[in-house]
Amino acid sequence: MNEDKEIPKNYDFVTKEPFWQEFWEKAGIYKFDTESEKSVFSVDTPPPYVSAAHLHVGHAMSYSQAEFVVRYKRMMGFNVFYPMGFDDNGLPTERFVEKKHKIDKSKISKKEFIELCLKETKEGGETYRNFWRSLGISVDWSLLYSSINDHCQRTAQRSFIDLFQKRLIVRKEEPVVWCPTCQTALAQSDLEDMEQDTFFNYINFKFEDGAIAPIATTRPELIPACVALYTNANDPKFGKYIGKKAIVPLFDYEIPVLADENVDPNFGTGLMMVCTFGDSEDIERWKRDNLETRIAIEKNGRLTDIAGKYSGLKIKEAREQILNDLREDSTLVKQEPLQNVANVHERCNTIAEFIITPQWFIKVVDNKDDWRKRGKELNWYPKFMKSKYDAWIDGLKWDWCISRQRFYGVPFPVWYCEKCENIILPKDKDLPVDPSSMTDLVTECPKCHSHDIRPEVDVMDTWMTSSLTPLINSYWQYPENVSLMKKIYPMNLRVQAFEIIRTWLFDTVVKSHYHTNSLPWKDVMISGWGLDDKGRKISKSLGNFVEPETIIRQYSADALRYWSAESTLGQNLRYNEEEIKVGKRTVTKLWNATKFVFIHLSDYKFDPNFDQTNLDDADRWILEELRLAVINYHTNFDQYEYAKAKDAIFHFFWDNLCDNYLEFVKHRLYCEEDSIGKEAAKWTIYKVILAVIKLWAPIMPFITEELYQMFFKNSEEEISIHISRLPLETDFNNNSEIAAKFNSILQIVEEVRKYKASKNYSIKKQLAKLVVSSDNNVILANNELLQNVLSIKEIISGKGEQEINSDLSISIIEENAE
RNA sequence: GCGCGCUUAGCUCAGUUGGUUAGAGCAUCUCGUUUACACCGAGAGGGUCGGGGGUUCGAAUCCCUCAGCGCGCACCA
Repeated sequence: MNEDKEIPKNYDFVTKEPFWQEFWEKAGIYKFDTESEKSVFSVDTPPPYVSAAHLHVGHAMSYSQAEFVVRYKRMMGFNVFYPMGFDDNGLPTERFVEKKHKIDKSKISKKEFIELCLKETKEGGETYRNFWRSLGISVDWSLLYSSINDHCQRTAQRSFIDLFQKRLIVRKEEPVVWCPTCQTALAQSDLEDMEQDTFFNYINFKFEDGAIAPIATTRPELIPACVALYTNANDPKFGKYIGKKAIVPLFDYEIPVLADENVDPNFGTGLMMVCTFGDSEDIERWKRDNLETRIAIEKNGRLTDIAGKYSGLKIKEAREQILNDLREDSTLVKQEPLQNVANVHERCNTIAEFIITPQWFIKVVDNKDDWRKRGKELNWYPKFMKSKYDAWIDGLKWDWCISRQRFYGVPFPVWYCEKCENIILPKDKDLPVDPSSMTDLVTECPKCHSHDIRPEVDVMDTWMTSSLTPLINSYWQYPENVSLMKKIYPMNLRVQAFEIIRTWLFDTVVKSHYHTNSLPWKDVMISGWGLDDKGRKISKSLGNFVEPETIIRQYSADALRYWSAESTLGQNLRYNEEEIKVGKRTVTKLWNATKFVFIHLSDYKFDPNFDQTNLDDADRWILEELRLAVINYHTNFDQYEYAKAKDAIFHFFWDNLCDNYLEFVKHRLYCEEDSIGKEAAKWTIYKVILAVIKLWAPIMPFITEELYQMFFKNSEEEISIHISRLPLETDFNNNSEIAAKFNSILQIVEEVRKYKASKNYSIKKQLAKLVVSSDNNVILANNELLQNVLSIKEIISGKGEQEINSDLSISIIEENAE
């Protein structure tokens, strides 16, 4: 330590935390070393949508949890590759900008809109960056990427071209999920379930012979799109009509009555109306039976001309009017209230429709076995999260639609020949391209030499880019960066939360499998969510939003991180301000304990070769307890169980070190004259305190750096605690025998203390503490009770515990009897 | 409907392959503290481990079953 400086009474986190953050960045503590021969630990972290402009404590929690592991690995000697990115393209960003600026997509130019998006993402990026800094997230900022930058666009376009050439991407014109609000095609993974109250409407169609053909539907507005009725061949009432015709009410045209064994005679009326398209059942039959196509819904969610007088109405309006008209001529027989589940677009909660448009798809449905196999190869932490991945694969129905009819995203590197429909791709050296603005790049069809060239104007799904993060980070397909790719890919670890297993995790597995025929990473660590104090999801609309900045200002980033380390891996964590206070107390306690030690160690020079035979039992005991804590700590951190690792160090620090050992060594440290016993105490406490702050460092980086710099910098090698080595089991001798003996003595002393406390004796702190003298004899540090030393010595020498225990109690009672 | 997770002290949660009296933190109450720390120390009270059944010498832990909460997937004419 610096002798000329007084140790301040208190630790001022408000000034110290930003100070150390700046120090780390300036000193490049967290920089990935491309030249190093050390083992690499590479981490794939979620690039958040910058549209989530307001961060809450849940974000702080999940980023901290991942970062505990990163810091742990760094302090285990790995050359850590820990990048950060912003996902600043795609629909989430567009939705955010539209909402914030109240924009109608159809009333703004593409250019203006993109400029607004870029401006917002820049601001959002800054907010995020400041937030991560204040949380002490140890990112290598030189590795920062943003999904709209040239490198990411190039990689996304290379991905497209590679898949296109491998025939894994196809352009198909077929029914696709469509959002009428966002006016774009969607992927299956963009959909969410939403419960809604609706009606099951019983409506009478007619068979061609005039008999009534009752159907039941939740979507009467699709009557003009009706192309067939289906019934079960065994249906006693309607089976006989198979092969006959039926007549659609209001619109008065004929449709076939067809057979389908999947139609349940007992559901609804036993007659099923099939339209273009109400749901995936309709599509299945449309494909299988070559049904007519009657498109009743436009891309904007209004009815088409085919709907006659209802054309131009919105879906809900059309539904009401059609029901009214049916009611009038008694074709609507009854309405049953029904709760059903609709598929809605997760970004805007609009009910999705099926529209036939040409779109780009990545093949995924045909290769389910590959995805399952990859899922098995991956190490899941915790294991049970794999079931969500498997469930998603089982339920995959459609190939991944990657084209979006939007503005702000990575363009498709595609031109079309209007004459021969040839698809024209750019040269790799021209990437990234924007075909709609780079019209001179492709002017002639290489196949038919036509000059009638049309650029693709769609943009890619945002997951098309973010599914490439491991490849973006390792500069896949950059010949000049092959060595980096070799070093960090496949990555060691992916960290993410559970809700994007079906998107980010799955899509990334698909991409790496197709592009590199490997997994993108070896391990995946899935975190839960930070919830509010009542266990609800944190959101603005619920008014339960806790801003991490407020917490950091009040309790310190270390304290907030401490709370984040509470939850078992994969479990949700409720926001708990009391726990944050405990974190802050722990920071203070670390400060005070270390300060106390260094009051006595001001000129101390640690000698690693100190003769350990000079140690007291108490010294050996605390070193043994530390050794056990270290084992426990590593076992858990190696399994990414940061919470259990934290428990190990928490228990050791508060209970063993502060409450006991620091009391035991006091008499030696305060002792005026130098002795080998005093030296042993100094040696032990230096070693223990240094280990303790190192073990805390991954969880609480600021206070531990402060203490390291203040007291250890001169004698330790590394310029920051965060690149120093964590203590290992092998750093300690096995003192288990002496520790066991010592623990049994401790127990007896505890008994005495309990007894006295129960009798309401006024006992001094020191009296209640056990002290071990340098000659390995046990004494109580109170002269009046010195006679008890003999009793305790006898315990060690083999007398029965119970007996001595009661002797002790009795003698104390006598001592203090009034 | 199927799957996964959860249900343990007033609150938030630990309890590894079944093994002595089920733990921690917070909260409550009591006592203590001039000498690192009141952002402290010692102690007490508080639990039939969601209900029921089973396996076992022995179950919070394994099996069956029921219930509640959360999530995922599917169905959704």
